[in-house]
Amino acid sequence: MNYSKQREEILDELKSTYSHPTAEEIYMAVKAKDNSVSRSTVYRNLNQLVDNKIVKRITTSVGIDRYDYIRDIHNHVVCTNCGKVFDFDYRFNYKRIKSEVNSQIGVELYTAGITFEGVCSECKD
Amino acid sequence: MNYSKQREEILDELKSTYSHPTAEEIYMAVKAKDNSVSRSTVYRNLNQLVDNKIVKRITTSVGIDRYDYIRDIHNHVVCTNCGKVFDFDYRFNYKRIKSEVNSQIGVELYTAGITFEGVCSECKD
DNA sequence: TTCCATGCAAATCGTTTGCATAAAC
DNA sequence: GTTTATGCAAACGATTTGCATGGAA
Repeated sequence: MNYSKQREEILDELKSTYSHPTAEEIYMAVKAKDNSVSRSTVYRNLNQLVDNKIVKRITTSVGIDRYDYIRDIHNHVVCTNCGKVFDFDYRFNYKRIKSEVNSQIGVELYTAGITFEGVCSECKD
Repeated sequence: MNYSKQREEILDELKSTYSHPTAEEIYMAVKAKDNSVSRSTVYRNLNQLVDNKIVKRITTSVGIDRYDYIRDIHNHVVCTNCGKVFDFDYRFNYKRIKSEVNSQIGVELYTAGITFEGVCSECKD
């Protein structure tokens, strides 16, 4: 995978944070350093990074995708109210889950963690 | 929760299938029986049914939400290519996961199953 | 010079919303 | 009779795309 100047900037931004930023947040952060970058470049590169399993896309039911640089396998909890994403450690037997999914429905599981949904403490009434 | 004629039709449609239909598919099915129903009524009612935990929204990274009438707790696998949703049985210790999430990050987990992502056999190259 | 990435603006499309009417209780 | 839901059409907003230009090998 070749790296243009912009793709490096986008990936660097993702590597520098643990905050699961949205595409817009990444765009703003990159633009602060390289004012000429465009939104479509950010979206295009995010798609490629996700396709290449360098970055994980976290699709939230709030409607805005978030992105996470893949360092190690961990799980996510999405707040269905505000859309924030939290990290969550738990030892799932991924190997067994993968083989179960494969034998039950013939799907090749892609697993860089499991995503849960709930309501975070700030949004709890 | 009160039920208008249209809400009954929408819920009946969801109760009659195991195919995790999209809002558009539900709209078409209901329209076949009640030609005057509108798309916005379908969307509005789906939102209410989800808020009341009668129906589960399955948000897919393909961009179109799917809906599932909640009968019993089970898990889902979404094909990241075609967006289809498959059922998947596995005994997770939901109770323990819930209390772990709560103590680790203070989030009240809503769990009517876990959603995984992968590539289904039809989409595998 | 061939190929792929960029920036811009316009298009896409699933979903939401404002408003006047109609149904529900 | 008052509340709540409906249908329609217009608006929304995150993401994608077409196209001409620019950069890399």
